[in-house]
Amino acid sequence: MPPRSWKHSANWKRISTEFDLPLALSPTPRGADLRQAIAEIAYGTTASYGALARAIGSSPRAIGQACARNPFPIIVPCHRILGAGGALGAYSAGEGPITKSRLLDHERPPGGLL
DNA sequence: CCTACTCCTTGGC
DNA sequence: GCCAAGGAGTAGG
Repeated sequence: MPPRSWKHSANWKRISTEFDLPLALSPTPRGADLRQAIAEIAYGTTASYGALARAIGSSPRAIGQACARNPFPIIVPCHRILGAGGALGAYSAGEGPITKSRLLDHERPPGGLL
């Protein structure tokens, strides 16, 4: 957990793959579930829209919609969500799919065949 | 390859 | 407050 004051502790963690930030609640109820489900996706791994949809009892379209309208597209790892068959899909933040690809490549463990 | 289904968010009335 | 349209998908023909 982060210390009370971020200002005076740059050394809390050099590298953190988890966030527990007190983000403002999603404007939409489903959005909260979405973010929670997405947050379950571990660093370096990915999930498909369909899988997430099944996880929260929704539909792939809804996932995409909520993600696209996601207020925190980078905090919430929307980039770990791929389409069926590992298709890259789309991305609404940064440079779009390019950013998504970069993020995924960045998180991809070295030597791994993910 | 194109069509239909599904569900959520958003914008207009 | 309700109705209509759009969207980061998926399955079926």
